[in-house]
Amino acid sequence: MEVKVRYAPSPTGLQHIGGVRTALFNYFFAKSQGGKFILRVEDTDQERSSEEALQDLYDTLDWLNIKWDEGPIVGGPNGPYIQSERFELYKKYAKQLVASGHAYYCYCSEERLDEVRTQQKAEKSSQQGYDRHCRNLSEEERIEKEKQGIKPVIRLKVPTEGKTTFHDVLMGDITRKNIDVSPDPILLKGDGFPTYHLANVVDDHLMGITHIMRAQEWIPSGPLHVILYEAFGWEPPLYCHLPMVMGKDGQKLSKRHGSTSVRDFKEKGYLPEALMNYVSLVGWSFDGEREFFSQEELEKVFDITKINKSPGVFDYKKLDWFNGQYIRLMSDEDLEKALIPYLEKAGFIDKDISSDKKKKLDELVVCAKPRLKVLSDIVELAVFLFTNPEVAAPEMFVAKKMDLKTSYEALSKTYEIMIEDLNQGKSFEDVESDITNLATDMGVKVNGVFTPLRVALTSTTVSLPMSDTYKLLGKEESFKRIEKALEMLKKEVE
RNA sequence: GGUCCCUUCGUCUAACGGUUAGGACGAAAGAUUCUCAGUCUUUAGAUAGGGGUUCGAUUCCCCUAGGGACUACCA
Repeated sequence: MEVKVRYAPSPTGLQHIGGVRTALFNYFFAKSQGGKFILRVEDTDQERSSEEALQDLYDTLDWLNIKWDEGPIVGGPNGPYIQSERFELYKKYAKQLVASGHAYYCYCSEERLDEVRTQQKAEKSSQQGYDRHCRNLSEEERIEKEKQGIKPVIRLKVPTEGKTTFHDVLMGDITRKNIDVSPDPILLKGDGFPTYHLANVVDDHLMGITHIMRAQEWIPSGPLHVILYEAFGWEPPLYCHLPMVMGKDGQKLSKRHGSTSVRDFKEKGYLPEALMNYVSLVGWSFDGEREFFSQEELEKVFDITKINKSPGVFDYKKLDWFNGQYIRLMSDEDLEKALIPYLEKAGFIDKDISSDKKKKLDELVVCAKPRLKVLSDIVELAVFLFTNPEVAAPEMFVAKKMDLKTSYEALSKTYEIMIEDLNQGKSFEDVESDITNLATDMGVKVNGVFTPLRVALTSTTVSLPMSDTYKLLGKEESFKRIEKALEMLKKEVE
């Protein structure tokens, strides 16, 4: 039997890490089994679904290079794949269940439902949820309600006795007493749209889904879905509930913990390959040793039985590390291309880059490559090159065990050395060793002479190595900055 | 409150019932005769607790504790 799985998000917000992890696991499982991966849009909540969220779903999967075999845009034999376009279908199936005695019309107002709920809560009743008020309405009562013009919902008649078991690939059998299953949940809402329960069962069946891989938060409704399958007389698919993705505090990952939307990660400059690789490792591992996998490899090597049962914390630091590794693997050309949008956004470069600037850029990329965790790091690293900010305070020139006077002295002597050496046609490497000697001569730490130079050239205490900085800036600009710095220091010393 | 699920270093995880309990991130230390990174080397760091079963439990069973999810005309 061909494996057929689906990712079925509801477009009610930006795609987040948890969702994408589910998508990835489904996708990898399908690929590894030579099966099909289906995308289905569950937009049955008309209030919360949005066009923007739908677009974000497409953008996200596109960015990650996840292609679906059937679904919106590409179509397929079981379409449409957007639930709002299947509107009539659910109505038909809901009514079928009413006709077969597995479901019933309910006329309860939301107000009454609220009342029931608050009362149950107040009494700490063991019975929480709908009180099945309309379950046994007589035909006369029903007609009376209809006459009043109340638009009913359709509820599933959940058995009040017995128990229901479903099988989970990872968890084994999970059994729940029927009395503990959600009491008669709504299948078809007042607006004629189905709830998740009805829509997903109907569609999974119609679309021939063989395995349902979804987050563990769905475990409690597993038995409910099986009851639905049985009511229809259908065979339920295999379940595989994926461990949750948590934040550092052990709670379900949310915005509190940092970025969670894939769009955010993209904008900060995470590479899709890195994100995919890392995300595939939360809740799954290959052998505990190997961690680097390309998409193609994951499509081959992914093994559903190696998925973990316990929830995993999303480690932003490890993602950073992965991303840095992937950046270092990029060619200089590719990296430069990836970096340009960030430099443009910062206002450092324009759309058309002069050949002069292009050369600078080429150099910059080489220097920056080992230092980047995310692409947007380039801005801070390059700010000295494209702007010339004021030094915030003269004290910045002063390294440990130095003072303003010695720092001034160090910088002016450094400047003299630079002028002389460079006039003699020496390389900057030679200049560096002479500066190092200067430190010895002055009886100070090497850092004591490099710090004033660093601050003079970059206005910051953290920067690229001085040789790179000098080469990037060029002789003229470098000298200009040193002179400016000397002026500032001189005032302080006098 | 009720139901269900989970439990190996701080984090992600590996370990046919037999290993000095392994790896990675993070942390700490050192090296790379300039900062920050990067790279390399090293160190610390875990089987939640208690009972069984067994010659032998991280591994199987039970209890306790802790954590989580669900409990909508949201998915």
